[in-house]
Amino acid sequence: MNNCLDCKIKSAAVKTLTSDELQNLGNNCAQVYFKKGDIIFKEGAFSSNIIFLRSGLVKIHIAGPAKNQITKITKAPSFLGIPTTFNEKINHYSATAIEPTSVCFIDKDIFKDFIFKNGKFAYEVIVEICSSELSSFEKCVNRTQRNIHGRLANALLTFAEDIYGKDEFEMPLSRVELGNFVDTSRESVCRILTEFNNDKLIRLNGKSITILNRESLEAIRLYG
DNA sequence: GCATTAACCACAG
DNA sequence: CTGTGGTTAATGC
Repeated sequence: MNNCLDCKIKSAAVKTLTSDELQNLGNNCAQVYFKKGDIIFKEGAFSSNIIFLRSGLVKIHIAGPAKNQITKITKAPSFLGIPTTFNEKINHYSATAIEPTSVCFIDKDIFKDFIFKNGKFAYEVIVEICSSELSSFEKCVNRTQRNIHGRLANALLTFAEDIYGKDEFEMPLSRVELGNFVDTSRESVCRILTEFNNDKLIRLNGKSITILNRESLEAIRLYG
């Protein structure tokens, strides 16, 4: 069993729990490590857990009519699978680690119990779901109204700013995955990436990307 | 019409 | 898996 009482990586929701509740949580969760590429849960499979992403990076993806699509990239700390576990018997999407990742599997019933009995806990869960829904609205607009250059520039800036917090990072996605993420073909991703590189907007070296000209990328994100 | 854009295909590292 | 070049269909001017 886990010792959740002394865990340093608590979600905002879990921070509201009492010692008794934390004890209870520890008795009903399990900590697991995943390597890059490991599937954390799979679309179509039976689901009975809420998953807390303690550290690492995860892609959420859905099998569409034509191909697999990456819906979002989720960084720690956050809950995975709330929409797919609550009131659903099977997962409606998959989650795969794209970096070494540590998660806690939490029994769905205990999670529900906290929601019923602890209003602050429920509130923090709602806050997280709200911000997630907002970002999915934004992604919807981005996808529809930006051209490919804009979408890719947006993705690169998102990785640099929101995910890694620095201008130099290793792109955890392959070109194909990047295409699935920004809704384009892998060829276009390759082309535009080398274009950005040639124009000195980024330095590209395989998977390693450095943002060189943030202003221009931001302009491209806005105007394509 | 003509130009542009981006997907699809094919082939080579 | 990546990078490129050629071709093609759709769209805008």
